[in-house]
Amino acid sequence: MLSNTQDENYDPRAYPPVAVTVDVVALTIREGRLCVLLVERGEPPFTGWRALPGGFVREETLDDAALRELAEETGLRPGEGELTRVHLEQLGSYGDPGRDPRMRVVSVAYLAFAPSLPDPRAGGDASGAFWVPVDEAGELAFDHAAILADGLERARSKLEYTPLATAFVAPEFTISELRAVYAAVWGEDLHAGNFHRKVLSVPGFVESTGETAARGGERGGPRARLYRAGDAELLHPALLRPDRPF
Amino acid sequence: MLSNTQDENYDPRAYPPVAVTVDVVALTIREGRLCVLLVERGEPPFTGWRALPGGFVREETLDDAALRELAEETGLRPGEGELTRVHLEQLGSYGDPGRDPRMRVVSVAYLAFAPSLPDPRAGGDASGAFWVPVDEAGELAFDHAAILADGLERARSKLEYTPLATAFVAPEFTISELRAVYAAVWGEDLHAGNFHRKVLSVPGFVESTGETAARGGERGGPRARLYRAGDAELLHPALLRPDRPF
DNA sequence: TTAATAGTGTCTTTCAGACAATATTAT
DNA sequence: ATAATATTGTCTGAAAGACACTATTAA
Repeated sequence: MLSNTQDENYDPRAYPPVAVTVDVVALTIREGRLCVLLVERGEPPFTGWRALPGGFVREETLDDAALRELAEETGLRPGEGELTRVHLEQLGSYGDPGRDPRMRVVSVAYLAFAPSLPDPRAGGDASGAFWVPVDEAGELAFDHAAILADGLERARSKLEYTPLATAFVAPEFTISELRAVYAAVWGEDLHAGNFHRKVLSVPGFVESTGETAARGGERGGPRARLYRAGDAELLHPALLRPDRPF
Repeated sequence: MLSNTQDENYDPRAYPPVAVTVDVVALTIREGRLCVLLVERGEPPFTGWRALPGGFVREETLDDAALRELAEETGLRPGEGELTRVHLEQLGSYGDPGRDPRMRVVSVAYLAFAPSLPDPRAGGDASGAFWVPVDEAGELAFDHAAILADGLERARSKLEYTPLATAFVAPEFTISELRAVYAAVWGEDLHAGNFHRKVLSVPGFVESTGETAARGGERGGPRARLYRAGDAELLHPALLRPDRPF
């Protein structure tokens, strides 16, 4: 059996060529629905299919590659404007032989949480990207449906123990807006009163601005207080999803 | 700005060559201490340094590559004997330019939880692998110290909400042995009485064998009951670490 | 006999969730 | 006026953690 020490002797170039790409599961909330950024492929394989935005890694870190791909597809510039508020984290790598019929491709998937971004089509650039409600994503090219499913589960889980829900809303927000994020991502409504008290009771989750929303809700109600994201990186105690089957 | 759709037109072979490796953070518990499997490098770069076991990916899935590397270094065969009880999960990918001075290398790191395995040296194979207590790992080649740190944090976190601690002990175990796993991984003792009641109260964490250990503890005490791993995949409620600073 | 360990009982505090009540605002 | 919403209050049950106690066994 070949030991690792000997294995390292091999010239890497002697191995079959491998390509490394990044694919991004970019999530946002539009009109109360959780949406993912997709592109329509114009080239084989999977011509005409929808796919996650992504591309080959260049002379850059993997994180930078993901941010670059996201910027290209949204038409925004990395590090500018709304994109500075995007949260990016690595989701996992997908490298089954045959997942790309052209050659061996290992894809490093990223998960992005974004506040409501402008429609990519509006940018004037002929980008083929668009936001689609996650439950209408349908079949995707390559193994992207599995990557999307993993990203959704990660997002749902992260809302439980991190304050990342604040990445989906404007810099100043009401508790109700925050609750709408949880409802959209988890796919179920939460009790308004208990949610309110819970959010305020977790240290560092939100901090008051002292201000009040300009007007009440669409269909009535008092004007809500405004909050900013706090400085906590973890929610303690966590905000667990309502009972799932165990 | 180049859109993704056009980007896909490029011939992948036109990009600078990239190699893909797997590196494994294999953890076990020996004599009450959490240990990691390391190798001593015999080739440049980092000749003589300790490193995580790993190697280039072949015509196989990433998971299979990790299992193969682990089998090679431990001298065991994948899918046989104790290795069948090893839990393997993907940890993340590391691909900063320059992390390997030879060329661009993207490494997919895996985390392995193993019951106490035989010493690799005892296998007769001239493997350079050995178990080292994690707090004595010291400096490692490449960015492996960072990978190890990420693996340790993942392991500590996973003990909270999954029954993976059972992967570190024999198929039949006592509650005290399970508590020793938590103590070794978390680095702090747990209250015996509360831990005992907690483990038994979580549905599906452990199930009784009806048997009793052959003898009591080393320094006295009654003979403990024996348990098997249950069928739960998640612990609910979770077994959280004692208060950390928030 | 002595000390260590397994397992159980009890109490306090915290927290999740159900439910109710009140005040404020759009229509 | 009416209905919807924000916010707070109260209650119940689950669960964590501190502490104490008994029974059993190795040395």
